Amino acid sequence: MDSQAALLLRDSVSRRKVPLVPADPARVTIYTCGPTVYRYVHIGNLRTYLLTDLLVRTLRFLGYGTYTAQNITDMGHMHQEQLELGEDKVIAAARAAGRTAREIAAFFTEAFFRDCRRMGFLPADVYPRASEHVPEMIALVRRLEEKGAVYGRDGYLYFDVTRAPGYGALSGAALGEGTPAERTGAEGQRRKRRPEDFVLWMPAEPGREFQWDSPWGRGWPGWHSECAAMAMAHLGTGYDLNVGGVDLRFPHHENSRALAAAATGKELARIWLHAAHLLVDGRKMSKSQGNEYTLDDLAGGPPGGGKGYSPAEFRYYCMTLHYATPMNFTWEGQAAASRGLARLREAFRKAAERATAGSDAAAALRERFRAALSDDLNLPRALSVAHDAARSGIGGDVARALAAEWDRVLRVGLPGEPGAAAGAEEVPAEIAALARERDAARRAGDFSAADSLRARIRALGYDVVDAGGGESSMRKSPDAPEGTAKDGTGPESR
RNA sequence: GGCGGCAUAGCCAAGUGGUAAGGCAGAGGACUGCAAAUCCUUUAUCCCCCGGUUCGAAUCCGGGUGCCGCCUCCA
Repeated sequence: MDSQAALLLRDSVSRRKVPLVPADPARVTIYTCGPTVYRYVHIGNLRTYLLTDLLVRTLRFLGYGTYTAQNITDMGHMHQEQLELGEDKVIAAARAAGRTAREIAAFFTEAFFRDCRRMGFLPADVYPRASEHVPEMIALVRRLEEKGAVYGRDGYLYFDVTRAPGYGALSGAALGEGTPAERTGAEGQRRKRRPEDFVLWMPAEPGREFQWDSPWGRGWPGWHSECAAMAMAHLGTGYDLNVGGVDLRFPHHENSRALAAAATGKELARIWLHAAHLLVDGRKMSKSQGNEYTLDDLAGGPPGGGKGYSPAEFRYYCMTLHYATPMNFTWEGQAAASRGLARLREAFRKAAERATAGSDAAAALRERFRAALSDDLNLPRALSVAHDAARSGIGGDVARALAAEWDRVLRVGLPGEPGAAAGAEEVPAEIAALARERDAARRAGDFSAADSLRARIRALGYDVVDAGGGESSMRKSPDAPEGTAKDGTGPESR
């Protein structure tokens, strides 16, 4: 493994590409801001989590080891959310059925894990639950108290941001401008010394399910101290990478960073990565606009009807853009990406069937692919190398080896394993019989009979393809609903 | 108002000083009963506009214009 091949990443603090220099190459440490589990994750969330997956897979591809933590915020403000989203059917249904917030969190945590598996994400090494880290959060606040960075009364504790060295470096926020993050209402604002200060602990209102005893009374922790405490609990300070969506840059990441800096005098993370947002038809996703898509919505196809798309197809779509480029999801764009992926798979499948060839060319292709990944995870470039490779004349074992190797990062079902070629699945006997019948009719010159048989086969979700030499073969129709088996991207063990 | 980002062919999108990757769509050809698939060829003298720096800029600097995000929960 060429260890001089440094991975360049764009850091949000220095605002430039910097080489990753991990303290321990065998254990690159990564923290990702995970979901608040009161609803299904949408494709925008998944795009951000995909950044972590591509990062981990690239690191492993380059020969590094990884240790990853992704938090689960399972003690959110259910009451407030319910008010804001009043019509949330699942929460409403759960409450109507007498379910607790804890049960809701458990349900959506499982749903989140399932979506991660469907997307082909490698599981994190640890998934810290906020509700299980309150002692750590309290300890962090006490530590901050000792440093004199905390003030407040009546059960409310606030963090004094002037006690955080380098506050504002991440977001560019300057003290005295803008308005702060605050989980409490306007009354809370009056308790604070300056707008940027934020709450560390709050008293529990009547009926709040999640609440804990603390030195400051019974209550619950502020948002920013959750992540800071969980990250430090599992990765310490100065871990290698922190990943999240751009919207978290301020105030959440700025404030998490400030807490760690004030408490320990150290940087929370060495490199901060931010994934740009995914818009739908040029607009931010929102429940009220009905464009907050999930993987199930993708599987169902466009609202007006049409082909549905698999998680692998969405994954490929995401990889046609750099992670820091805002992505505008459209059904047309998804269709174009799907077609590109289908052709890429087909090209590799054909290459694998040819005689082995092109081992010299493969070396250069490998280098181009590796260089693309190493340059700030440039997946669009990596995909262009894959397309070039599939049509470069390589064949046989050489083609299979490249597909298998690259699919460890791409994970879109490139046919790399011998015998795992796409399209090799069993065709039901009934359909095979229809195909033979059609073939006979066709050879006899009875084309109208042949065409009607083809229509029947298509209605059953398969398609018959006549190859050049008069041979015909079967495959699942591209317009058939996406099955779980088709992609050859079954769930990774977790 | 403050902060951050983006403007590249019909569409999506790489490219951060050396003369425009790749994908989708389109066009021509091969193959085909038809169709699909596949294969080959082809598609930006030019990178939002105006200045500047440079032997040389899509790439750097200054000034515009437009779009988006964050500053309230947000991936």
